[in-house]
Parts: sequence; C-alpha cells; structure tokens
Amino acid sequence: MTVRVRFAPSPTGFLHVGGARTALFNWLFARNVGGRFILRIEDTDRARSSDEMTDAILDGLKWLGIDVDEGPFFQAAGIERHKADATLLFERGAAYRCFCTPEDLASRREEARRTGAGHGYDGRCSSIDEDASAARVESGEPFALRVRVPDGRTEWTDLVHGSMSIDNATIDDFIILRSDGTPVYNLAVVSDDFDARVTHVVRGDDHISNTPKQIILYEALDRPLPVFGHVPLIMGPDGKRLSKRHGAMSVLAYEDAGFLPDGMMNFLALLGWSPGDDREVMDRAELIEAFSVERILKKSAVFDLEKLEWLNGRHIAGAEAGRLSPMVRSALVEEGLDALDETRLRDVIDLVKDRPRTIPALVGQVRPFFAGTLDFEQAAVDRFWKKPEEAAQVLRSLDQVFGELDGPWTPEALEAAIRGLAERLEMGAGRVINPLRVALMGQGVSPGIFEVVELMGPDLVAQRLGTALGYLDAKAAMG
RNA sequence: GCCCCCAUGGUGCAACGGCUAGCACAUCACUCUUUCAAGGUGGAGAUAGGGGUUCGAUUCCCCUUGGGGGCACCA
Repeated sequence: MTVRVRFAPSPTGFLHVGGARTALFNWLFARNVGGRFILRIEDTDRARSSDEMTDAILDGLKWLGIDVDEGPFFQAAGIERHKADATLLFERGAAYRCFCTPEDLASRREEARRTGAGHGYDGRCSSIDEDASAARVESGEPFALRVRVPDGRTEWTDLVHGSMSIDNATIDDFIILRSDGTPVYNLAVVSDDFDARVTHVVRGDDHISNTPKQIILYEALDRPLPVFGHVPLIMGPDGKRLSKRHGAMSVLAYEDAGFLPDGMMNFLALLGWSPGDDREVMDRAELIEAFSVERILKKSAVFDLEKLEWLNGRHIAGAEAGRLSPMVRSALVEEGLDALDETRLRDVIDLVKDRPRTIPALVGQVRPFFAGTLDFEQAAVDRFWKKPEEAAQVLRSLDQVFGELDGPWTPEALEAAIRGLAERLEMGAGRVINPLRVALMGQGVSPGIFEVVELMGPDLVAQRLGTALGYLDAKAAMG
C-alpha cells in the first residue's frame, strides 16, 4: 500500500515556519518512501478564510520547493459528504441532537470557570429521548449534532510519540454539525482523510488532543484508522510560542531577507530531526534520502536564526553561480546597475560566495565589481584608513605599480608586485593590502585581494583608486 | 481548574542499558600575520532534582519541578 500523506493548513494565515516544517516532514516522508503528498486547504471557516491566504500558502510551498502530488483540494467543497457522514453517525446512534444554544453554553462555561469546575459540556441533551427530540425538531427548534463519546479509553501508537492513551471520560461530547447544518473541523477532517485515502496523518503536537476525538469518529463510522504522528512544535528563542518577531511570519519573509529555499529547508528539517550521524549541511536530495519518521524527536525545538544564517551561508557557498546570479542580478538591477554580463557576473559570484550568509550580503560583495561608484564603509575606513595621508600614499604607489606591470594580471604577478611594494615601503604586506581592499571593495571583507584585483581588471582598479584618493585627500584636508 | 505531551551545554542534534557523554551554531582564545562574515587549532559549557530496577543508567519505571499543547456551534 502506498503511503499517502497530507498537509492541511487553514487559509487564515500565511505559511509560517511551523506550518512549513510540518509540510516539509510530510513531504520528505512521502518522497523518501515513494508516497503521495496531498494538499488540502481547510477553508470551512469561511469568515476567517481568504483566497489571498490560500495563494500565500501555495507560494510559500512553491518557494521552498515542496511540490504537491494531489490537490490543492478545498475542504469546503466536501461539505455535503461531511453532512452525510454526520447523518450516518446520527442514524447509528453515535451522535445526538443538542438543543443548547451557543449563548447557554457560553454562560455555563463562564459559570464553570468561576466556580473552578470543569469547562466541558455536561451532556444534558444526551438523554433526551427520541420522541421528545423529534418533537422539538418538528416545532422548529434549532439543534446541533454531538458525538456520544463512548466509555473506556482511546489509545493509539503514535509515529513519533509511541503509545498514547487517554481516558474517554475526559473528552466531552463534541459537536460535529452546527445548528446551521455546517460540519465542524474534527468531522470534516475524518471525512476528508478517509475520502483521500490518507494513510498517515502527520501534523503538529497541537493536534494531539484532536486525535482521540477523530479516532472515536473513525470507529463510530467503522472506517480503518490512518497512522497518526505528531511532530513537536517550534518555539521562539525565549522558549515561548513563536512570535512574529521570530518565525511566526510567512516563510516568504525569509526569501525577502535573502535566504535560499534549500538553506531554509535544510534548517527546518534539522528542527526536530537529524539523519542520525553528524551531517548538517544537506541538499534536498540528501534530505529525502536520509529522512525517516522514526528519527523525528519528541521534544519541541527552538528557532535559532543564527544557525539558519550559518546554514544559509553554507548553501550559498555550495551553490552554482548560475543559481545565484538571477537573485544577485535583480538586486543590482534594482539599484540601477543594468546590462550585467552573465559570464562575468558568475565569475564574480564564484569568487566571493564563500563568505556571505545571505543574498544581500552576497550582493554587497558582488556590487564593487560592477558599481560605478562605491560607498566606503565607515568601520573599514576607521580601521584601515586611519591615517589618510599614509593610506593615500600607499594607494598612489599601488596605482603606479599597477601601471608599470607588464604582462597579464595574474594573481601571482599581482602578489609579487604588491608584496614588492610593501618591501620597498618597509611595511608589512597587510598595511598595503588592507587599504587597497577598502579602496576596491569599500568594505573590510573580501576574498583574497590578488584575485579581487585580477578580476576587477586595470580599468576598474584605476578608477577605484582614483575615487579612493579623492576621498582620502578630502579627508586629509579636513584634518 | 481538568486532560495530554515533553525534558542532554545558551541553541540545534548524537550516544544497541556498557569506552573519558560526541558533532554543529553561538561564545572565548590562538592561528592563517591578507581582511572576515571564509579556513584551521584549542578552551569553557549539558544528561533538571529525587527515588527505584540493574553488575552498570543519558537510556527503563515512579514522584517532584520546569516547559509546552489542548479543553469552542475556530481550524
């Protein structure tokens, strides 16, 4: 039997980190075992659902590269089937009519809260006999349908938690059909999962308490149970629920912040799961290959942005320049740097991609190779151009040395020239190289300087030196 | 209040009931004297507490504590 899993978000919000991780685990599971990944949008709460949010969820999955085999299906489309199942439950005596009004229920709940009693439904309508019940329907009294929770215990073997058990006495008779005839979540889920022939229900820990209710429904409906698995939730750095400040925003916000989908996926996969060895940097093929539900942890994990950044940096460093170039290009185009030569762009990316952890940081390293003018980073200026006169002198000498270079600009030739100059000036190579780096890159970080000079080429280097000298002379004049 | 789940350094993960509790992020040193956001080396840092079971518990059981989730005519 092929594994069929589903991701079933409600379109009342975007795809946040937690949802994305749940989707990812389902997807990795399906891909690992050659199963099917189904997407179902749970839009039965019409008031809170919107098409925009549905699109946002779809976009989020697409960005991450989580492709859907079946769907998206919409829960609201199955409403007639849900009602039929509710009717079936009623006819079998597994559900009964409840004539309590929402207002009554709310005030009784409030009363219970005050007196410290249990919050649950007291089951008062469960004992209304059939004739009386029918008569009240006849008189036009509205009613909801409640499940008659049987005595005993409900138990299941959870894919991640192992054996789980709860006393049914602690479960209230819950509503499956509202008085307006619309189905409620737990019924709709059971009905849909059965209909879609879902074999494994893998969802967040926050659904643990729904599972026994759904199992009760499956059994009352006399339908085979899927396997349930509850994955731990993701917490914020404070150990509390993930807040907007951290990860409760759309995963697409991470795209905007310059993260790679592969980096994000890798990071999410490592939250509550590991391949069992010390591997951490993995591409999607490796994740799929290594994934197993058995290795999902039971404890919740904290979202660590710094680790995400590090991991993303590793993915940038490992990515082919051709995959990075569209992102870098569009960022540069936005700054007005048009018509960049693709081959050259890729050469630059390959040179600089080791260090940056995000796309903006990568762009910051690429920019100096294309920009007409450059801003000099204050921190770099303070550190390496501390004495403007000396820095200017060094740069002038460098300009001259470069001009006198005959033969091609190879890293070796450049190194010899630059180190030679340092020797003649009787200063350490760093005192020449660092001011040069600031002049060329505008910042204190770059790849090896000889490669930078080589790739920039004589024209741009001369131009940069000129700009830097102008800056330094002005700075010197100001004292 | 009731029910359920969880517990290895600050964080993410390892450790058939059996070496000195391992790796990574972060952090601190040092190093590469060409910068660091890259590389390398090293340091500090954890089995929540208490009881059992066992020759032996991070691992199995119980209690306590702590954290999380749930308890709607929301999903």
